[in-house]
Amino acid sequence: MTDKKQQLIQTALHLFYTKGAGQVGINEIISTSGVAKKTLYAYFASKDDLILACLRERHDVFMAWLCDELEGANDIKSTYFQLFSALDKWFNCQVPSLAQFRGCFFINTAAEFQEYNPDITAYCAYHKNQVKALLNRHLQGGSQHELERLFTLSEGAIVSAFMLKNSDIAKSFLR
Amino acid sequence: MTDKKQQLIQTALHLFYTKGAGQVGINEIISTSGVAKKTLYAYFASKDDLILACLRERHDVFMAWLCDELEGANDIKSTYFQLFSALDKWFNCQVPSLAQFRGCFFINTAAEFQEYNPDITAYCAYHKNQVKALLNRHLQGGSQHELERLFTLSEGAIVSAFMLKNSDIAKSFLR
DNA sequence: ATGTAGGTAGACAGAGTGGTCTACTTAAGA
DNA sequence: TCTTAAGTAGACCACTCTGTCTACCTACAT
Repeated sequence: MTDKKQQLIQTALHLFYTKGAGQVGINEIISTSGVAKKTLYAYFASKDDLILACLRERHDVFMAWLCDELEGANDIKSTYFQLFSALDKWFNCQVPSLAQFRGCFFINTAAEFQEYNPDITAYCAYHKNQVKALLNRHLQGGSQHELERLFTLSEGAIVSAFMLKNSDIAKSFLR
Repeated sequence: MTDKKQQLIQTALHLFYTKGAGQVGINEIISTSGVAKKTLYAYFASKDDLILACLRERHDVFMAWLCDELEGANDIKSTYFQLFSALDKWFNCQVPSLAQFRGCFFINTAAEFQEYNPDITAYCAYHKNQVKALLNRHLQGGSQHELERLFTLSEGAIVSAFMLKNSDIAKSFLR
């Protein structure tokens, strides 16, 4: 992975996440990153291709963080507690690696692209399934119902925190 | 409210909801509705103004439907049951007035516009607060915690149903 | 009969888009 | 020293977008 390629992904991810992928043009990514347009198109076939790379990057960072936060959780109670403690930190911008909280990058991006680019929405769905699978691994022997409930509640918390600018919503599930 | 104005709102709402507001141009709304561009700009100051009118229209329709579905619910149990029964119908496209399920129009639109137009995101937040207030009226004397939980779970269900194309998710909360 | 309100059709301006291409620069290895 | 790879700057193309404007067309009330 070249220096310039990573530089582009980092810059683009930051801009896409904070403004929405549709609101950010190639030229803005160019000028912000200080990388030439030709170089961008040497590494990425198209803007959509760059968006996909950003989704993958975000997925890796997010999963690494969440894995870490859930470490040691091995039943419904501890998983529930550690999950919402983690979300609370995220919502309150105490996780540098996730950048300033702007909702879920995957939900936001999927909402923007809908049917327009199936690869993008498919990757967003993949991400959510991976999160769900991770939770499942911690709910050792828990019921499918418990998993569904925990996952759905966390999705709702992310959306609510973003839309209602209620960064303390995760706290209300910690008691 | 003129005939043409309503016609524009209905057409635009349909296109915005199914494709995403950013993916739909004025010209598409014009040609689909059969109304002249000049007429559109006689009723709406801008595209954003039209989007706001669509959000208001959707809000009215959605709230009328939800009010109806929750009628008679007067405690946590009945509200919970009636809410997820309603969501299940919505997800499975059994509610003609809400059109084919495409996630929450307000979440999707807020995700697209983020900080770009504060009026739009503010209206999306307003909608969610109205839904929350409606739920609260049915949880007579219920705790704040119960309300938060119910609302958050329903938000999560809407997002999951859309992203994971899992239209039966609401059913898993009905047992 | 004529003026007016409300409409249509569509050309047009101005800005912005993604993406391509040429010409130039730099650094390193043979 | 010469070649090659990687990068820069930015002009440029073809296209799309919102929004404006002119010219024309009814229907109807005075």
